[in-house]
Amino acid sequence: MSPRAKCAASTRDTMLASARRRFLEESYENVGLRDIARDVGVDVALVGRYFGSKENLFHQVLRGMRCDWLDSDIRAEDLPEFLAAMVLRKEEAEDREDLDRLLIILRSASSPKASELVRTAFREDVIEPVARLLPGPDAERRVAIAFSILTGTTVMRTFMGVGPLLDCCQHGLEQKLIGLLKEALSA
Amino acid sequence: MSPRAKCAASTRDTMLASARRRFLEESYENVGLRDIARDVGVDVALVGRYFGSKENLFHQVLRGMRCDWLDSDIRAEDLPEFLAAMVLRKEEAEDREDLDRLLIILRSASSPKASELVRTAFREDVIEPVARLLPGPDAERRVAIAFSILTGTTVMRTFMGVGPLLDCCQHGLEQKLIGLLKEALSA
DNA sequence: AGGCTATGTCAACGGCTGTAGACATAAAAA
DNA sequence: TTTTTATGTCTACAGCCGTTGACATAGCCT
Repeated sequence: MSPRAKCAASTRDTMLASARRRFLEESYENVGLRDIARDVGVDVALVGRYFGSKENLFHQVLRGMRCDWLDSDIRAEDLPEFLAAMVLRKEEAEDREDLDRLLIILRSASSPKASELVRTAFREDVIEPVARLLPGPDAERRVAIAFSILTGTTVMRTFMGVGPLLDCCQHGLEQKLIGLLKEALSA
Repeated sequence: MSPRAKCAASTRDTMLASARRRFLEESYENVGLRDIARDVGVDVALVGRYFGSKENLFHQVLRGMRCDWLDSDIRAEDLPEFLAAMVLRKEEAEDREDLDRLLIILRSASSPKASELVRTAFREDVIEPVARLLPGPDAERRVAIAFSILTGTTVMRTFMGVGPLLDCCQHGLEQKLIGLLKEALSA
């Protein structure tokens, strides 16, 4: 391997991690390359050098998160519980990136420069994989309806700060969500 | 009344209308005051003069749309049909501004400068009025869940461009939505 | 030691943004 | 007619943005 390559790859990864954290909390245009550079302790020009453009950096953030998701074999009838738990942030392990990716996607959903990337990422990495787990006709449509509920809940909780939905598992919110998802996924 | 007041109020209204149209299709920071000025055929400084700041302009856009909404007395059991029709854009009358306001709110939901305005507008003009129509305990929570479904559907259709949800009333999408809303609003 | 390459810095550009103050003009009032 | 007021324009200011090319430095290889 080439000299000093390890260090370069390391800072590149740190940039990616910082970008992921930033894009998680602000929309595409509200994240500045200078913010990311400051996080890493590096000049702005370097992030521009490693990832050719801001758009590509965002693309790499999305690409880097689409690996370990749904690879375990989940039975179709377990999907509602699984998806509800994901959205309500059960098991606060720091390596669960499923909800993070959904949040990044939603944050920048209406950013002209990012909307195209966001849409295909959502279709290819979220809708289609889940639809493949689902037997019966019209799988994509049913999954789309289910994710309407899931993204809606996420938007209400995270973006709109709607109080009554913030207490995670209390008041049987999770059970209600599971019930709705079952009806949504049914034919 | 003061001289030339009619003309000033007229251009001010034109600005508001243009701003509404712009905020409907772009998020808060992606709408430029110069765009609005160009729509009206006027200099940038004038929109700055009439509405002191961009933030206040956005505020006035939101305030101007919260009048004719739900003032007709809707029975609680008709709410699911009513809300589903609203989100799916039945009756394409141009004076139906309900969905427009929801779209503006959602577009700028994650814009730092606008998020506060957006959150209170959503709570005071959407959640609370509907909750007042609903008998029984925990009304706000049930309405919040119902609007999770509604905003989720809207996000999927409008922002994410999810194909299977775009054909409005076909495949019984509206019926499915109504069913989900009934379950969401039930105790 | 000397050269070379990977890694990173610095300065700056062009463009866009919201905002502010000085100025112009047309219409109403005196 | 002269004065005043409402309406709108012009210029410009800081500030941020992504992007670019030239330069510095530290470590490896020969």
